Amino acid sequence: MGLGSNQRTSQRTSQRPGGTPGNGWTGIGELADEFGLTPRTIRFYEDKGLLTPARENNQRVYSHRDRVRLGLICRGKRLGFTLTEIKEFLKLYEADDNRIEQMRFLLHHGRERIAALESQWRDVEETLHDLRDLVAAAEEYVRRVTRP
Amino acid sequence: MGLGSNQRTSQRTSQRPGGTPGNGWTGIGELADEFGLTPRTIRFYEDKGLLTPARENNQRVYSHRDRVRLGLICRGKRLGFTLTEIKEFLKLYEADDNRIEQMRFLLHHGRERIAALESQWRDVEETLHDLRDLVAAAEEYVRRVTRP
DNA sequence: ACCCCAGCTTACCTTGACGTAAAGGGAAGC
DNA sequence: GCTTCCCTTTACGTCAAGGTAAGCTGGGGT
Ligand SMILES: [Zn+2]
Ligand SMILES: [Zn+2]
Ligand SMILES: [Zn+2]
Ligand SMILES: [Zn+2]
Repeated sequence: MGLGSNQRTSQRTSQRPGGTPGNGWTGIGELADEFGLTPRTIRFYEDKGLLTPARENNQRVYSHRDRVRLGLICRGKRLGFTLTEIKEFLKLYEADDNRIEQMRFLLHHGRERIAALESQWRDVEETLHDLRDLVAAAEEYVRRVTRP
Repeated sequence: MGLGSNQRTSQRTSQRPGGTPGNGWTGIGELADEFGLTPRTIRFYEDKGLLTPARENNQRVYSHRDRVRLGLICRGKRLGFTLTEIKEFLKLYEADDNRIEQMRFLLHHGRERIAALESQWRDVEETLHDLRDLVAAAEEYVRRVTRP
């Protein structure tokens, strides 16, 4: 729905996807390059149930939809969500009519994450302060000792 | 040198250290309480070579020196150093005449750490921004949908 | 005598996100 | 026909900082 049904009855005889882009699907290597990931990572996401690409001759074949999902995964990771959380989010993303649930989920875990980050922010601030003091003291010491 | 030689010929017949404080040494439980750690953690630090307490009747006995070291460990951890780095630092701390080396080490890794924290700071800032935008949008969406 | 508590050692488990190796298959290019 | 490249699967290893469990010891109190 809205993403277009996968019209790829593949005139391609080739085993290796990835050579001819623009068909709406992709091989794992190409996808990895595109997102700056390793193929291993993408397989790992599949293991964890975040992706379910089709197979063609036992090779993974990624549709446009899969690529969108991978984009969401990457964004989730950039925002510091765990793969488990991302998986739940994607589950909601499955059905288009679950937008509200999706948004609620986003709200809940987003706020959660914001709180954690704000706490982390304060931690980093304090640690930086202490560390700067410490390094300044060390600088002072070294200066005093090396130039008597 | 400078920390006082361990004058604890122990009139105590007791096997269990920790009962009588003020002798300059301590049992593991007492020490754990004092620093807010578990005994397991302290043994772990010993495993990693950060502490080398004496034994008395097969029980760990912590001198004043050990307690100082543990204090340094905790501070290092608060500042986000890894145990390996802390261990190196403590190695320099061993010899009193290595103060300068110690300070240089502190300078080097301190600056390293500061740079990492500053980067982390920016990351957190950006993530917070994006996340707030995202949550705001979700709020907006939910508002629009639930109140038609 | 018995139980409880604290400590000891050794060894495996945990969490997250992959890396690495092994062993093989199919296709493309020379 | 050979090499090279990419792909597949399964399985085990990694890192940090401990947690948890098992099985033993030894003292104190009742
Ligand atoms: Zn959450
Ligand atoms: Zn200050
Ligand atoms: Zn360092
Ligand atoms: Zn913005």
